[in-house]
Amino acid sequence: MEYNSKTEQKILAAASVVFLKNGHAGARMQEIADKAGINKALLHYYFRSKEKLFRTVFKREMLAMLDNIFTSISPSDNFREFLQKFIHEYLKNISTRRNVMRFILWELEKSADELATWFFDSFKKQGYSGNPVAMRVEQAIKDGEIRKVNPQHFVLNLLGMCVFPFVAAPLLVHILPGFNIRSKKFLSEREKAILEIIWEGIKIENK
Amino acid sequence: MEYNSKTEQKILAAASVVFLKNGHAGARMQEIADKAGINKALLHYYFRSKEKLFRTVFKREMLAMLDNIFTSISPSDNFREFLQKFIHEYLKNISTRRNVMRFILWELEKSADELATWFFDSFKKQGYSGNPVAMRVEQAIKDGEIRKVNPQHFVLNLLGMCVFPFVAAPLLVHILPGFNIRSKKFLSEREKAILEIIWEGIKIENK
DNA sequence: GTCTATACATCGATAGAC
DNA sequence: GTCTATCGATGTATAGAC
Repeated sequence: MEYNSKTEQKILAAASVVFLKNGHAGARMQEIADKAGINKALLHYYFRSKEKLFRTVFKREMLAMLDNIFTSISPSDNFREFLQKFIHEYLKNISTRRNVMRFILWELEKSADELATWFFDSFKKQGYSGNPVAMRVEQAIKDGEIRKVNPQHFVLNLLGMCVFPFVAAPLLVHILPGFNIRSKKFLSEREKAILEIIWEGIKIENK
Repeated sequence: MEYNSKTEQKILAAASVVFLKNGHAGARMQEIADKAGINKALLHYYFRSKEKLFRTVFKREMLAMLDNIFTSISPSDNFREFLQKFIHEYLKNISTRRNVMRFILWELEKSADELATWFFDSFKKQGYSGNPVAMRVEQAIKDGEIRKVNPQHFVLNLLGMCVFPFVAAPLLVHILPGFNIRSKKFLSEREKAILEIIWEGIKIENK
């Protein structure tokens, strides 16, 4: 029972790539072994079964994404700054890990319950009693910093506008002229577009 | 070579359900046969291979989704009415076919090129030279009906806010208190939320 | 057209040598 | 710990009777 051995790390790295691309059902243990530079038997020596390996990879990717979310939330004294930083960091994170989002949305169906517990564990560990973005919105409303909006729809709007361009990218690149998810220009334009439309909907006029 | 036989229809219906739930790799011909009330051999008699059956189902679902989009676009003399109707119809369509959106976003990766050609064929058949929503936005800007916004980001905002709640639903139901995608109340609230935030960002003040 | 039976390939998993 | 060889299950696809 050796932890974090070199081989184990190579397997996990390879498994992530293969699972993220093909999903649980589409992934092949042989491909993972090849990519890790070992053979199938060693895969089972370390992780017993495909299912166990998948669970490990899935949890790792989920916790990494949660980390991304929390590093995107930085304490700011005003709400607009909070919002701007969140959008900036969150877009940056998703843009470099597009396949992770695609993977999560697909595999969500089978294991949403388990996933939810990780979310709440993570929230609590960071000192939040619930969804930190929604809570920050409620606080800003209470402080009279922004208009009274529905926090639930606020979160749906924010996440939807951030996530969608990346998961639908393979099609959008054909439909929207000049659409290029990898360009710095798009990222900064997108950031500005989301911030502006959301701010326009919550700002208090004479302030 | 008989077209639209009773059996063929039963197979396609069953195949849609199974492919939409499990994707190409996860789907089993046996399950499709069972659900259609026939045996595996007959599946191959009608569709030669799993790949061919998948392609047929995929194309059918895509064209159905395109139909949904176009029925969501009705000619309206003012932009706000156009927008309201589109959001209403589009949300209604997605809400009853959540799994289709999930399926498309997942299978997009392998066949985005083919998918794009169907899009443009469909656009042209309906008399549009490009993305109809983006074109409608450009027209409204030219007419001075709305502010000068980037049509590309407009489309990303609109679709993102519409689609996201449904593809992420299995998780959101745990994270957002009271979140219920099936309720009439949520649908009408969501419709209002999207319309308002978008309208707030494009409306011309003194009008 | 529809069935049963089966071929053939592939996949996950294990045995056993080193 | 790592390998080769192989098992058993399952998946797609086909043969052939009716």
